[in-house]
Amino acid sequence: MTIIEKPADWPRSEAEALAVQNALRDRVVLGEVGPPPGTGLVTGVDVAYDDDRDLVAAAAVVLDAATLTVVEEATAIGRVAFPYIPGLLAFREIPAVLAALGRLESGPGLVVCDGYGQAHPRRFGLASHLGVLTDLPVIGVAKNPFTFRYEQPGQERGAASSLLAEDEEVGRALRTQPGVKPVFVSVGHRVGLGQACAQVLHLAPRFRLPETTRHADALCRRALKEAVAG
DNA sequence: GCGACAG
DNA sequence: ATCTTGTCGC
Repeated sequence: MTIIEKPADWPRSEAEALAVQNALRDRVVLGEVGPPPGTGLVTGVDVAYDDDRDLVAAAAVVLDAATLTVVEEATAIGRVAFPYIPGLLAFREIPAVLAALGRLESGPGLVVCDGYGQAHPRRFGLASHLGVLTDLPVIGVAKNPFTFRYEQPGQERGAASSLLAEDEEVGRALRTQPGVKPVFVSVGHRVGLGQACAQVLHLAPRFRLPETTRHADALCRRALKEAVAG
């Protein structure tokens, strides 16, 4: 376990956070294809909250991409760094996520986070922000379409449709299991959208959500409970 | 002004 | 995200 240090210059208001997003958004790299599915390491990150106690717990779980088995886990505990404001989720989650990632001995490889990257009002969601700060390949997988439009993808596993902001494809609704609600994939940093969807499909052979987020979700909840108990 | 709104 | 029991099903 490690204690989260919120950066001293972390925004303290909505206006400051918006300014940070505008300052960092053009550092996102969108021209790379990214790592192919089934090779190297893939790391899931997630965060759980206890707002009453002002506590946050983050987890990073590294999987072998070929076998989807866990090779390393790390957690971090700290104070909530920012309120939840739609469009500013990154400021709430990133200090905790960076602390957990920093505890890993493995290089994380591809990072999979909850939420969005390009599918964001200013094209700079959590996955993009985390990518810019770490320069790692990062993708975002969300359970809800946020404010974006999409056509229902086909019922078969692997079917996908565009997530649209006006005319721009900012992500994809991807069916990871037949007849089950799709997940919403978008690019964060140094990964193409097609490759991001291929990665997510590979990471979700049995359940709707990728194994990375399932493991990370379970671990950060466990870490939060232990922090409250102890 | 009011509702919608990733986690 | 979180509040929350049992219950149906593989």
